[in-house]
Amino acid sequence: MTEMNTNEVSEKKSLNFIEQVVEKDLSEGKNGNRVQTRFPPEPNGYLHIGHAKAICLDFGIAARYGGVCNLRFDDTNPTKEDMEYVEAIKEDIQWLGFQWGNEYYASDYFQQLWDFAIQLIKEGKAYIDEQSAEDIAAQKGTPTQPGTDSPYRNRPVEESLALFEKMNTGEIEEGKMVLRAKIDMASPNMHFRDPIIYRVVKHPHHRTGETWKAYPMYDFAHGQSDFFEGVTHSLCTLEFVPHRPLYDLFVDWVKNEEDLDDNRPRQYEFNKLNLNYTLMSKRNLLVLVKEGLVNGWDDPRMPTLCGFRRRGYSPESIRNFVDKIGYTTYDALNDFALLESAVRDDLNKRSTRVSAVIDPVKLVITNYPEGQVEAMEAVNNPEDPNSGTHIIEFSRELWMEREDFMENAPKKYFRMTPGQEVRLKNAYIVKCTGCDKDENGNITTVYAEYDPDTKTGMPGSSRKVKGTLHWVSCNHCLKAEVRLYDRLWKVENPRDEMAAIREAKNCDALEAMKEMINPDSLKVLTECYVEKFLADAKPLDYLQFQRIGYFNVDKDSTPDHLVFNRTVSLKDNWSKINK
RNA sequence: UGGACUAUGGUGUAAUGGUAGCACAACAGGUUUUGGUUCUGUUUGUCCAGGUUCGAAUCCUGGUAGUCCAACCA
Repeated sequence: MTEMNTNEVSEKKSLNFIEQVVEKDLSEGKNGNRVQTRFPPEPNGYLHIGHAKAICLDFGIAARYGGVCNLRFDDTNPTKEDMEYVEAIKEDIQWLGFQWGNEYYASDYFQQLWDFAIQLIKEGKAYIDEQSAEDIAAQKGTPTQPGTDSPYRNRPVEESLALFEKMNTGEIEEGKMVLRAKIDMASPNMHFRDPIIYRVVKHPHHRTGETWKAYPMYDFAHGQSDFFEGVTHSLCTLEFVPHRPLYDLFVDWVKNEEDLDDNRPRQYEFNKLNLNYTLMSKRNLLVLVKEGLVNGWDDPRMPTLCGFRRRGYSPESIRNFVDKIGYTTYDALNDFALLESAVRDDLNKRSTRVSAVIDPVKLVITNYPEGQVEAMEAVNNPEDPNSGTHIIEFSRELWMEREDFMENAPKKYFRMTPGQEVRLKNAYIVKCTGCDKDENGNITTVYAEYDPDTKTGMPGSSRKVKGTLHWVSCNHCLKAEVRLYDRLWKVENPRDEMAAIREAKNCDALEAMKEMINPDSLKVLTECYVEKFLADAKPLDYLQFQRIGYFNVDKDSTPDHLVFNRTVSLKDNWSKINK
């Protein structure tokens, strides 16, 4: 067995079932003690967090066992694919923290696959069927009833050969004929009922252009591609379990007789990621984007990797989440709270603490000299002793959060209320003296007096005070826009709910989605104030707005118009008590 | 009147015939210049019925429930 990172192995208490398979294969010397995996996306959309689960496995297995993981684009359907997606997928994989060995394309094998198809025709294992899609479907039978043979099933080899050539020259229209593998129309496995392995597509391919008119189907491309590349463990999700016998059959047919039986790729299936309050399928995400229900693939409410990135999730937090949910063969529905706990856990360690007031009300320190300014020292990250400090200015007029003041407060309210002392973080202990209100009773200004002996660092500051509030100085802050995100869907299981709505109302996906969407999923606050220290913040800087949540700079942000996204709120025990 | 797969606290996941453990969530408390973090404690579980065994979450049989399969998608 190859050497591996023993640290990593000893830290982890148990192996998942894929790792157990790999270790067993290695111990038996299969595939020449080699481990090779692949991540095989179709470039027809952006990667989402479900793909992250597959990526972590494909790359993780290779890394753990000293093998390689290649990137292979499964680009056998030119109508849906685009180079835009190819580039985006590569960027997202690297952002997640992985690097592939080789970059492959299923389209690299079109010639080999074509030659192999011709070989099958010559061996009597494939034939051209000229029936309509409807007829072929009807003859397929149902899961409980066997299919019936196509009238073309036993046509002469020469005929099929000639027609197959025509399928690729453009002489044959789409849908007029297909190449089928001759297997078993009565098989209990529907995929064995003479599966279509080639069809005509007259749409230019994003890499091969107009070279081909006949394209292989997934089942005829995937296993063979794995075999051509030397993949040892072909990992995919559970819905491909019924394809496995076909995968094995085509690999059997394509591999050389003299190859040892264990020198071949094997497919293993794990459970894909389901997250509550999240719609994962690319098809539906595409509808959201195309219909403008969200602002693009990287809308921070999207479950895409670029969406999470823009939202402020770190790649580490996503990897940790994936590690926590594990790999099994049970179709689980994971709790979004676990993802949030993973991102909080990571951002707590790395984020820079800053002050920002997102729902401001003015606070005047009546006994603080007008015109005086003090530079207060603020710790960048209490979790990281090496993170240093930065300066925040204090003065007579400050902004504080509206919810941090109550004129008539309940007993457990530790914030600003007349007669009660609170600490202004990094500054002084102040005692609230009152407030001004407008004609509607809305608070316009809060008043307080400070105790000059309680400045942070002075002996007087050690006095016990229940509440500590954040603030920014009115004359030393920056105006900002803050975008607060909530879950995109109102319902816990949007996939099932959508199916139910569509059936009940006989409507399309878009209409069902509109019914399930959370109208409060985006709240834009335009009158926010942040400390000056944030003037130079950039996207992907991890920030904590103290007492509020984790934030980052949006890509829309400019020096004149700062925009921040809330990644996730801080845990909030007060709101629970408050209920 | 098909086939394949699956079933462990609220959620996810370990235990590979030998003490049902961990994480998240929830709850209670200590610490805290973030009602954050952290620390301590608590509640909650082997789908059902048989069988094999000294011993079953694990093996067998039969139920029940769920997922997937009838695209010229991947």
